[in-house]
Amino acid sequence: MGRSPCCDKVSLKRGPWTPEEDQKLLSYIQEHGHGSWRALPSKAGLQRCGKSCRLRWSNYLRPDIKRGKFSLQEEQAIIQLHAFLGNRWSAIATHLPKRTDNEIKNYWNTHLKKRLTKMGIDPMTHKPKSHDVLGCGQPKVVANLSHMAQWESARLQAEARLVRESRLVSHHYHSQLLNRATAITHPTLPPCLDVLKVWHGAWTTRPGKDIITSAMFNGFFASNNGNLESPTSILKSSDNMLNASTSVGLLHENPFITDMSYVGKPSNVYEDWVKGIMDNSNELNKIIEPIDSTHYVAHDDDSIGFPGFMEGSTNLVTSTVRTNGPDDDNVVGVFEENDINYWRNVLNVVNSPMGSPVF
DNA sequence: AAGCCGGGCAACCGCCGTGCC
DNA sequence: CGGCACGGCGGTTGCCCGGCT
Repeated sequence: MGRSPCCDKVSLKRGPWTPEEDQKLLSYIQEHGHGSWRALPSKAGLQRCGKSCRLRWSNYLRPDIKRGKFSLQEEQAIIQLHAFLGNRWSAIATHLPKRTDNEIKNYWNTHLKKRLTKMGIDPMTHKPKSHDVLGCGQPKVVANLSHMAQWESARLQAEARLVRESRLVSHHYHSQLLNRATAITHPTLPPCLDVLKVWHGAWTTRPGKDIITSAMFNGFFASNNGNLESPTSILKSSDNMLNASTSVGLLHENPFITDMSYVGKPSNVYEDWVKGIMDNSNELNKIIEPIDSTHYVAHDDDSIGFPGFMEGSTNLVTSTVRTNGPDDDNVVGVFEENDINYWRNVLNVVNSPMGSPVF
């Protein structure tokens, strides 16, 4: 009943590629494009299955691949994106120019995971392994479960929508932009998960479009206190949590929805945000300010880290911490000490010299 | 010098979603 | 509507190589 294998495993070559095979594949694709992968091997004179050719091309031969050691910025991005996206290597890879998902996956499994483990941080949850140290009580765990569930729900909806849109956008996007001369900035949308589309999806699918749950902040900051799963794996158990009540905070109107002049802007903003991760991770400390012994407030300062992500989200009140935010137009959220410390730890880890006691 | 062991990574496997017929 | 082809994805395997005994 299962599918037939993609190739005749008896007659086709497997294992490491030879330079001659690489050359055949490379020159064929450069001349003809890959076309149908299944048909490619015979046309290119290769005794390989199409799948093997595709993998060899996408993981090794593609001209836009950077090989070699990962930079500190890339490590930071991987850790932060993994906290945000889970084991979704292809999504992570879209934010690391010239790196393949396979390479990132290998690097995570062989380097970063071990480093986080040695730090006492669970590489899957991105939380400290000792829950007792956190002092997280049961109600807080439950609250965050529901927050994460809502975040995950919104994210999945938005991703599904993005996939659908991506198929339409090549046909419609250019004409749409032509009709909106005020907003032409990018010829294409990012070919990947777009966090702002997640927000968009959450806003547009909830009854009140100007309401956002604190789960979104908690999701972004991976603040799933306690023994929770990663944003990806929590999907398995989220169904029964979706009806859990979640306190919400009021937002200003979402400009991406109400102001059509923002057409095209989300991709810019998100790219800026990713660039912010890559370039300005250490700036996190600059936008976090303690308000008492255990709570912190985040300011929305466009001039520093995580640019744009907080746009349209002023005066958010995060229910898990307090009911009133500071009287500051730039305040976008209040976070718990554990979250702030977690991110500081992560950033310290990736910024530590390899010979530091951490390792 | 030889054998063992573990780390790193390229490649493979199997499942899934989508589009086409 | 169902089956199939195809591409994409994440998990896993197995080989290679360097370090250690």
